[in-house]
Parts: sequence; structure tokens; C-alpha cells
Amino acid sequence: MPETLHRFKADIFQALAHPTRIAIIELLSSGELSAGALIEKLGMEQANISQHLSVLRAQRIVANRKAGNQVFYSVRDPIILDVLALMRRYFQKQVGEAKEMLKEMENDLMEPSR
Amino acid sequence: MPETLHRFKADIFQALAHPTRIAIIELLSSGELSAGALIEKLGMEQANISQHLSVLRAQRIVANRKAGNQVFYSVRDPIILDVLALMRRYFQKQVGEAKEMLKEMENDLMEPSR
DNA sequence: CAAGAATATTCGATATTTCTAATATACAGA
DNA sequence: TCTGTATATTAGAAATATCGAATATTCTTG
Repeated sequence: MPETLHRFKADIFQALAHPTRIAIIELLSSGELSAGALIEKLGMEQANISQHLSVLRAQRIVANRKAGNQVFYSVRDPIILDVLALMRRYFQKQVGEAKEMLKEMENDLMEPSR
Repeated sequence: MPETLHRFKADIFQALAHPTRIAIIELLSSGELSAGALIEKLGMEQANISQHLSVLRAQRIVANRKAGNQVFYSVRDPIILDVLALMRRYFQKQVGEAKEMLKEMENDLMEPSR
């Protein structure tokens, strides 16, 4: 109800609203990784990944731990992973529905008289 | 893993990434409402709400049913409501943690010797 | 302290979002 | 068919997000 809560949710969603950042979180889902490891696994520009990590940090979605030369990132709260898992289920459901619609359309083409 | 899935999730999150759109979805959580009812409850510009509804429609998050003069909107899949509910839990947890941190800081101020 | 490695930040250019105001469309009833 | 009501779309301005290139910072090691 309160505007504050809506804004909070919206800000988290905004932080999640980029394919690269989702890829980052999923890579971190099985444990912490250094920024360098993320850059290597994703095959993208160093600055770019660093900027995306900065967005995730700003919303406190990831934690960062400095170890000597490197910085290790991890997902702060597993609830975020639950959200992503829900999204996967949602995706599967949507794809399933789309498939069924196509099947129906096919049937209509085969039996135009009914 | 696949880029497609990441983009799909990101697009949904993007559609959710606005306080007004979250408010709309929560208003629709207990059943369908006309566009006009949403505009009234939210107290915002007609065009603005219509545009936000358009974003939600584009991602197929809401369904719309025309009835005479009006258009009734509803949430297509309750999974989306589950996502919002998870977000609320997440928010509560974050606030709880922030509170604890403040309490610790207070204690440190009271007992500087320890 | 100098040099290299890992990471972060800054700077512009471009693209996307969001808003308000104005206009368009669709429908209902006289 | 004319009028009013409900909703959608368009247009343009301002704000925000994204990217690559360049630069800065921090740490380690010789």
C-alpha cells in the first residue's frame, strides 16, 4: 500500500531488469565469485560488468568481500534467488500457453468447417 | 542459462520496475478493475495510467476485457502476485536487518570501552 | 618505491523511459 | 447521427540507463 514499499519494490525490480545482471546473479547462485571470474565467464567488457555490479551493490542485492587484489561477490539474500526461480516457472508456463495456442490455430486450419 | 531466458526475465522485471505499475498490480490482486477505477483509486493522470497499463499489456502481465464503454483489467497469472509477495518478505527482512544494525551502533555508543 | 594486476569510476554518446498535453478512437444513449 | 464518456495513442521534453574508452584506485610483489 504505502508509496515507500512500492518504490522499494520498483527499485529492486529495476536493478534486476537487465539480462547481464540476471546472468550475474545466477552465476553467483552457487556461491561467491570474483569480479574477474564473472568478467571471464560472461565474456564482456571489464568496465561494463563493474558497472552492473555497482547497480546490484547500490540496491544491496550483492555483498562484496575484498581479498587482497580481488573482490568477491555474493548474493546477499537467497530470497532474490527464489524470485528468479519463480520467474523461470512463469516463463515455462507462458511458453506452454503459447504452444497450446499455436496448436489450436493449427487445428483450426485443418478443420475449417467446424 | 540461455540469453533468451535472461532477456525474458529482464523484460518482466522492467515492466514491474515502476511504483505506479506495482500499485496497479496490487490493486488488481483481488480481482479485475476497470481502467477508470484504477485511475480514480490512484489519483493520477488518465493518459499516464493508460500508458502504464500498456506496458503491462505488452509483457502480457495483465489481461484486458472490453465491456461496452469500459475496459476491465486483471492479472493474467497469479505467479506475478507471488513474486510481489516475495518482494514484501524481502523488504521486511531488509528493514529488520537495518534496525538491528542501528541497535548495535547504539550499543556501541553506550559502551565505548568494550 | 616502481610495475603490474584487479577493480572501480568518470566521461560522453546514444537509447530508453516517463511525464504532460493534445488528439484519436470506440461505444452508448438521445 | 450527434454528444458525452471511457480509453488509447501520439508528440515532444526531461530524466535515466547503457555502453565503450579512458583514467583512477588499490593491492601485491620485486
